[in-house]
Amino acid sequence: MDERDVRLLKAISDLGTGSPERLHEETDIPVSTIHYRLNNLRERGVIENDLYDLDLDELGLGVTVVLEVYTTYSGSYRGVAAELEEIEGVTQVFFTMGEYDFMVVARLPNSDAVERLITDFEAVEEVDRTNSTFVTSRTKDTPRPLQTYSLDTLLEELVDDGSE
Amino acid sequence: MDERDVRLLKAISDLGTGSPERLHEETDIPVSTIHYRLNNLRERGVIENDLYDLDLDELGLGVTVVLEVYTTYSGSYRGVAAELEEIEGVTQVFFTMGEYDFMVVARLPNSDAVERLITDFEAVEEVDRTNSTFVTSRTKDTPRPLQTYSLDTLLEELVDDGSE
DNA sequence: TGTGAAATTTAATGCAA
DNA sequence: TTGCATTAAATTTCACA
Repeated sequence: MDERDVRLLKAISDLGTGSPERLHEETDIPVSTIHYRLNNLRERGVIENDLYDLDLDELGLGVTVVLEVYTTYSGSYRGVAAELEEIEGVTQVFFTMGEYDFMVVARLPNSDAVERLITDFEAVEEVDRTNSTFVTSRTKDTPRPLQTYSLDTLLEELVDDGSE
Repeated sequence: MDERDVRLLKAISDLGTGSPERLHEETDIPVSTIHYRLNNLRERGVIENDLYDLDLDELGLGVTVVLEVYTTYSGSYRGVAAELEEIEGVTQVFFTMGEYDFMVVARLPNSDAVERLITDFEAVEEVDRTNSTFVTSRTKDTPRPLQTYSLDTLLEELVDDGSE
């Protein structure tokens, strides 16, 4: 994984496209080389499919941490949420009405980064306390929810017939 | 959202490709119609970008539940994990060494489905107890971890120089 | 390894029915 | 919605740096 690979993958994420032409505009890497690089990344297993899903372990973001965040905010939770979202590595911020206020998932390069992450969280004014859990193994971690359903269930649940 | 839309989106998830030709083979929907449908889905905001990321609310899987799962298993946790992964709606299963054994995220069509989900969990032999938290708002929920990092941080963390 | 140019295959669009 | 013709993009190949 060198600088060009990283720039390329970052561009795909930011632009939300795999178009070689667009990626060229963004990164200045020649179209021909973009093909060459993406093929290598695919062979190495960093890119998983045509949809550019990434293998976090191969990529170098294989460390996952789950945090329960306890806060004190006045008015709306949106402001706190916005601050939590900005912290590097945070991929999911769920506001709940349960025991804690937010459930956060972060993707990190290594264990050292966990410390930095906690510090970033504690630095947010409204955050009272965080309870972090280190993920030993991401047994399942798919960005494609439809995969987890059978076609029959999906047809039943998602198709709008007159019943609702 | 009719049956064809659902079949199409399901095929994209299962095949891991957006290739009209491949989708046609899988669904028997004419290539021309696949274009037509995908454009509509994009306009309606169900599909978010060229990478076919989905808007869960538009799609009809906007209900998210987080479960802490307490288990008693003999030997490896892999067996239990495999069972949890099979439950419909489950997108993430994290094994931890924390207070609970597994942290699970599920995507559901509506509140009714939550009840079914809990039942499915309790039905797993090794599961002692589950603590489920209903997500009020998915403030952030991205399948693209690189977006959350600045390019500088990524270059620092992901590029293999001689330092490790 | 990386890149450009040409050749080939695929995908996207426009339009008629 | 679909087929067909047209246009545009993406992919592969290959020579050469």
